[in-house]
Amino acid sequence: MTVPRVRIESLERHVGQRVEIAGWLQHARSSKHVHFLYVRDGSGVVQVVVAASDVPPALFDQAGGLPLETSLVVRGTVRRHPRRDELELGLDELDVVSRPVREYPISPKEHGVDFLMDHRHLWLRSRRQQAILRVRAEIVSAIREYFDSRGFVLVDAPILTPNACEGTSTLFETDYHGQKAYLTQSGQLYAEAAAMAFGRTYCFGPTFRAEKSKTRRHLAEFWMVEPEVAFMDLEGDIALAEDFLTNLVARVLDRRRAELGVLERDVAPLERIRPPFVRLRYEQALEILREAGQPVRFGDDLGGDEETVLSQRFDRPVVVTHYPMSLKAFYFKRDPSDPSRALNMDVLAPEGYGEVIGGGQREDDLAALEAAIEAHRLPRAAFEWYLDLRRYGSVPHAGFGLGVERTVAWICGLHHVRETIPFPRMLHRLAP
RNA sequence: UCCGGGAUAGCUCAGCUGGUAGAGCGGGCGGCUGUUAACCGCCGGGUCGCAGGUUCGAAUCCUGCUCCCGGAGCCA
Repeated sequence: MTVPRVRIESLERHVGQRVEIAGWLQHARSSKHVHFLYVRDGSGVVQVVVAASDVPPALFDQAGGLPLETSLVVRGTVRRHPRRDELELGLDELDVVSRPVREYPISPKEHGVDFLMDHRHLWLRSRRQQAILRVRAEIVSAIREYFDSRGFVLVDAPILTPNACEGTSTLFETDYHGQKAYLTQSGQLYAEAAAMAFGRTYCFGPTFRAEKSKTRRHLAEFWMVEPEVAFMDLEGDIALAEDFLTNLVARVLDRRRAELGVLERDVAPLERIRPPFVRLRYEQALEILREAGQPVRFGDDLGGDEETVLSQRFDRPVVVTHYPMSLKAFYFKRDPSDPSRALNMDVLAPEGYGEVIGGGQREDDLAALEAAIEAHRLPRAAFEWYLDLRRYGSVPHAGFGLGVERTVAWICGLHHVRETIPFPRMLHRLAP
């Protein structure tokens, strides 16, 4: 007799029926006459009850002697828990698929971060990590849908590049058939080329930074989505960022509320996310920081502490604009009304999370861009192709980059970005 | 690279001013209960990060090294 294979998330449709569940033994409790097995199948966890009075003695003993993370197929009848508002399975048949060869390393008790990261490949099985990665998957899906449904064409940038895109960050160097090559730190310059072909584009992929950063907001390998739009100015860029970010948050609230519940994320601050965001010019941001007791001077960049102070001050994201040109990369367009300022914007997520978006309007004037490359002492030859974009039909254009892991950390309410990516790459971690 | 903290049982940790190691959890065995990170009893389990030094004697004090954690800088 065949029994329908059912995922735990859809058990509600099978109450009273006999079904089959395939999964892993997550936890177990035993007594003389009854075993409680907690079976996880990736869609949820269900309590499987094995009663001595209902099954043959051999099956009862087998069910009580299974180690954690045994993979198994169970069959039985779906019924309501006698005391709790949940479903359970009354087992009548059990197939062990594979029994662990030794004790499962992750016990239901406490573990340190380093131990868990060493066992990241197993840690992913835990309820909390599953919740985080489901939110991440939802955000990635929402990003693609947002741009795909608004006429943006996905044009991915290369990961191996011949030179430093911006000339600022430290890059990972690799050997490319005898030639030096670098792992990309940003797809932006390539996205600009794509924008001149398609008008609205975005690239979405991994990026790499070799700086020896060891903070809760840094990874050596992280994912970034970078929209780039022709005939768009800074104002349009900010409006796009506002609408985009609002959309992402709403999507997670709509579809991943249960996961946010697992993470004990207070959703009230997320429900307040809607345009318009708070706008601050660089000097206004400095003023607020000084009032808050931060010793910042004109010309200072805003570091982690400063971002935290600013983003804790408002209940909506903060957009900081018009930084001094000296702080920004060569490709930013200067503000025509004050050429010492860049037409740039950073979006700081609230609740102390800080920068999740950085972008702005690009320099579209050939002579100005040539001068900027020279002023930054960048190798001109490597940028000839980029200069071509200004030689042939240059137009005002703008874009930004959103860091996926920081966004996931913020929306999930996490303290550290390392849990927001399946297998983090950090200063002291290349494995598993 | 800088500042701070750390490395003791499978895991999380205790071990004060030197006298050759303990607890909880996990595991094994037994008991008990429609159990909820269940509970009770018993059991095994350690080159105290590495290398030197001081001392009758070092997990403990000193020096060097390695590795890790938190933060800074840099940035998404």
